[in-house]
Amino acid sequence: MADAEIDLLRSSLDLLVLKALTWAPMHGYAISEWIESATASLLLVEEGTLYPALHRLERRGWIASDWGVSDNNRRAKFYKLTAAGRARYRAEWTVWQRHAAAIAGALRRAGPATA
Amino acid sequence: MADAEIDLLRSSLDLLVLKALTWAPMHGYAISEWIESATASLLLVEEGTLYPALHRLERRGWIASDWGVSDNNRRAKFYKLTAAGRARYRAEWTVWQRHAAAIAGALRRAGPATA
DNA sequence: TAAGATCCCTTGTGTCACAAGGGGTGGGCA
DNA sequence: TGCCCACCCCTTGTGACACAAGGGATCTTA
Repeated sequence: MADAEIDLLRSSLDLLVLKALTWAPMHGYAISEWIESATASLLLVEEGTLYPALHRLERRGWIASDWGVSDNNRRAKFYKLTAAGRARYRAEWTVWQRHAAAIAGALRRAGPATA
Repeated sequence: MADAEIDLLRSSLDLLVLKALTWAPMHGYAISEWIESATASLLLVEEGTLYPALHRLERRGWIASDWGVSDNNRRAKFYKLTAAGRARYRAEWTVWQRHAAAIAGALRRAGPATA
C-alpha cells in the first residue's frame, strides 16, 4: 500500500536536483536535505538513489562537479548547472507541468463515459 | 530530450487505469483510448505497457476480468474495479495529489538558499 | 578517545516502460 | 467472394532506475 508514495518521485528526481542547483552549487548531501525540506519530508531521497542520479546527470552534461570543502569543513563534491543543464531544467519543468495538469484533469473527470 | 515526456506516466498509469474503471467496466483497448483522449494525447499508452499493467492490477486484486463482446462485436476482456480496487484508487489519488503539490511547490521556490 | 554526524560510493535485486514481435476476428469494399 | 484494415489480445527481450544494504573516510564534540 505504501509503495504508491514513491512512484511520483521516480519521475521527478532529476528535475528536483536540477532545480536545487539553479540557485547555487551544492553538494549531494545538501541536495538531499533540500529536497526533504522543500517537500515537507514527503520525498526522502536515499543515498543509493541520489548519487547514481548525480553521476547520470553529469554524464549527460547537465551538471558538472568540483571537489571542495563544505560548511562543516568536510570534503565534498559540489555540483553546478551547466548551460545545457539550465536549458534542460526549463524544458523539463514545462513538460512536467503540462503532464501533471493533464493527469490531474483526467483524474477529475466525471467518468470515461462522458469522454 | 524527448524522454522527459514519458517519465510522469511511469508513476500514474495504474492510477489512470483505476480511474477509467470507476465509471464502468471497460476492455483494454478502450482504456488506452480513454487515457489518450482524457489527456489530450499527451499520454499514449503502448500495448506492451498496458496489458502487463492490467495483469499486474488483477494479480493484486484491484481489478477483475470477464470475457465479453465489445461494441464492435469483437471478443474482448472487460475489467472492473473490485472493492479493494476502489479503495486503492481513492488512496492513491490522495497520495498523488499531495505529492504532485509538494513537487510543484518545491519547483516554484525562489531557491534552495531561501529554504 | 569514543561516538556520532557529515559526506562519498558500490553492488545486488526487483520492477517497470518500451520496442518489436505474433495471433485471431469481424466489417467494409472492390 | 476475397482481401484489407481496424479492433483486440498477448509475450519476450532490453534497458533504465529506485532501493536496500553494505563500506569507507573525516571532522567535531563530549
